[in-house]
Amino acid sequence: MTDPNRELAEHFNRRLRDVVLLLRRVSADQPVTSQQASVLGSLEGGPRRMTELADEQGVRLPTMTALVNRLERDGLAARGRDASDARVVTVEITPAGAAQLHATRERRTEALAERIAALDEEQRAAIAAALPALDRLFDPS
Amino acid sequence: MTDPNRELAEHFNRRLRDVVLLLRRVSADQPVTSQQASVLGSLEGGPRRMTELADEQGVRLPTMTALVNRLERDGLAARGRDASDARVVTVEITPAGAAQLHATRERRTEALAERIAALDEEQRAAIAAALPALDRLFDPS
DNA sequence: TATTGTTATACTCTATAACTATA
DNA sequence: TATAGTTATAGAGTATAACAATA
Repeated sequence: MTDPNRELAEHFNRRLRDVVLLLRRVSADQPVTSQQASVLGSLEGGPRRMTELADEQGVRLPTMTALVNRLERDGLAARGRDASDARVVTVEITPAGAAQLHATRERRTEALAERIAALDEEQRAAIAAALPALDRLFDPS
Repeated sequence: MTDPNRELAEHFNRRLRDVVLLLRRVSADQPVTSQQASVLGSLEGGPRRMTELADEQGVRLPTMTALVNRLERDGLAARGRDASDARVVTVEITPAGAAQLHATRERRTEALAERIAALDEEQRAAIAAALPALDRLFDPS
């Protein structure tokens, strides 16, 4: 007897591959990489420490150092210092970074909306109905 | 008035970010990168030409040359020649490559199945009901 | 001439190991 | 000693430009 959860997982897994390929095509000509856009997304809610950023992005600290170096070089983010602990480096998004994040997000949303518009009403409703479950399924915790 | 397709797209877009981060965490300790696994997936149905592989993966030809070089070096794929056109290079998966693909896929499916099992029945049903729509939404064409 | 693929080169993303500075 | 971060180094993934071989 087959585990229905497993079958669901297998089907979903196959679909995820197409999602990744689609996102790559959509983001190919953007001036920031998808990783840079993701870090900018983490900075959207306010300044973050290097350690927090690395944890959120699932990368090591030296990787985040390099990522923030490039964001800073390109004027998209800026380093700061924590008043209460001299070891801590904070990072915040610049206006240029926020503008770029918005543009990148807009581009991806456009591409998705276009594809959603090509579905029939029933399919759109099915996706809308599944979103709360997807929120929980991919909740980072 | 807000476009409902756009709102759906925005919501979905936010969720995709979490998906990407989850996949990274799950694949972090695998012996092949997610890109290598994706190329192996393209080879699963039989030999492919370099050009086909590059198109399917959304990368340029020189990038695919490098990817296949590494797969060949690691014994996961093998180059061949086309009988009717001497310019064409074919690539096929090796038994070791197929085994690795299976292991990587298994790992990701496990992680997904675990999370799906943590949902309630209603949420699982909502995701199952949305899968045909997702198939069409992300159909690469 | 056009197509198929590789080589040369450079940049981003990533990790581990070693280091500095502060707590 | 432990924590926060950077530097050094190496390898994967990516692109463009230039090249070789074949059609």
